[in-house]
Amino acid sequence: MEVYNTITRRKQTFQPREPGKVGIYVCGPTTYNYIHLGNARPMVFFDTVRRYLKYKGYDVTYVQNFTDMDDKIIKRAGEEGVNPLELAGKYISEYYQDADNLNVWRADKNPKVTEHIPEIIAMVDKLVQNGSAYVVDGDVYFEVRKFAGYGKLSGRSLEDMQAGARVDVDERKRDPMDFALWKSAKPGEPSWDSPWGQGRPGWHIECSAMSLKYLGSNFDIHGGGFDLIFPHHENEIAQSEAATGEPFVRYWMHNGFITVNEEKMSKSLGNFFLVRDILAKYPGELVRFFLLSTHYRSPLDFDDEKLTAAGRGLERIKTGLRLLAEALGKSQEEGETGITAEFSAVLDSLKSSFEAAMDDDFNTALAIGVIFDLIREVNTAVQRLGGKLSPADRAALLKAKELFISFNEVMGIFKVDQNTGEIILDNVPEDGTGLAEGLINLIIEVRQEARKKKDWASADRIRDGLKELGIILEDTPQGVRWKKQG
RNA sequence: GGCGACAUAGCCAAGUGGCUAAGGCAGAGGACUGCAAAUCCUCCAUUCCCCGGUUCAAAUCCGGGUGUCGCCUCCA
Repeated sequence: MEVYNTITRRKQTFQPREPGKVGIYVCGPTTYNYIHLGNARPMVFFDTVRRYLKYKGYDVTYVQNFTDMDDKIIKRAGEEGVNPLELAGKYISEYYQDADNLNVWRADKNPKVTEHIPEIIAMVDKLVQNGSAYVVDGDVYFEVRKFAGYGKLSGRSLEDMQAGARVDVDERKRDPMDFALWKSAKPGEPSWDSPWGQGRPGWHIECSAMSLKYLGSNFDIHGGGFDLIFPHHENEIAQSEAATGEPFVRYWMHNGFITVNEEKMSKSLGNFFLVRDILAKYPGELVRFFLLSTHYRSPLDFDDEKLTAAGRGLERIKTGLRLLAEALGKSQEEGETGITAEFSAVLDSLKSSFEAAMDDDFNTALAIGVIFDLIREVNTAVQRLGGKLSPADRAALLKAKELFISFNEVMGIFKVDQNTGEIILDNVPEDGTGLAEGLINLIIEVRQEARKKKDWASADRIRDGLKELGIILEDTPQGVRWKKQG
């Protein structure tokens, strides 16, 4: 398996620290609001990485933090007149709701800054003790000049950065690029006791302290958005390696940005989308499918038309699965098999193609292409079946179904019933009583009687009327099939 | 100013030296159908932003140009 490593700028063969085990740390959101679309890409992508590693048989430990204490949270809490911790807590639970809708599996650990203050203080203290950091008026700064490798992730030298530095020069810092490990508290801000007085952690230190706590030095994969390469991850490397004296991370992975109308999403441009708002209009599975349909390192432009086009593609997959389920529901008859002998071999080659795609730096776009190939094979096979299903046909279709389920276990583009392992196609209106389903079946019966009498006007009127209500009818040689739209 | 990414059909998007440039959406024709829908089949880039170069061979490598985007400041 090949993984593109940001720090070496090339694909490398993936070799975990310990055979068979993988530790992943992904930088999670700062919980001062509902998550936005830009948060969703790393969530979905790294969830897919995790799922694929599990598919490959690795024992994966997946850690994603919540930044539940920082300037933005304090500011927002002040505006709303609530306690910052309460605000963060609220948006953490809202995060889970969105993540669940995107079929993002729960992390093994979701460490929070506020629950790791002792670890953070210990790490800062270590850096002060070993001369990597210095204390000024209750603030603690990391001294970048003391870390020889500073800039190795982002590929820039300190000299380059000085030239273009736009940061305010704080005269107390020994170098403009020195960054805060610990910030002294201003009046009224949340703070904790420390050897340097009341204060709170700087932004970068939390991820170092928490990833090292749960995964140890030299852990396998550290992920996040491109924008985190500098300064966040650069600083993480500096402070972590200065503290432990060991390599911090084996593979750095960064996802590309989401743009809207070809521009970076930002509040000032008015093209800022919250996941919550998108999920009100589109299913989470579609958003996930859309996010995975482009390679993770490429930029991805979002708009309604693109999402709608993706939705038609996803619908095609769903239709294939419905046809497959329907075919498997047929009673078995002896006789000649309708499915060709090569079918099973084709399935095997699709499985190989899927794995080859994912092995090549998690090429989800290519893997989705394989899923479409599988669906076409299934549709063709089902069509050849006619009305019959021999035991051999059944075995062949079951193999196709199992293959799809295993692909979906990686991609997560359909919800799965936790008890049965079946894909949930969700095409039947649910009202809890079965009334809707019963009424629809009754109407269809009436329409069938009209069709027998060649009363096409009535039949078409019923079909059109149901369509307006979101029920799609399809007449087939084997009878009428219906589904909920979308 | 410094650093970097990208440019493939109407749209989205794989592909980084060599068979017919994946796949999806849209579109055209055909099979099926009372008509639709769904599905299947066929077609839809002699060509990969432009100009040079390397090579037996380049969308893929090199140089130059043009364009778009991003990071350098909180940001996924």
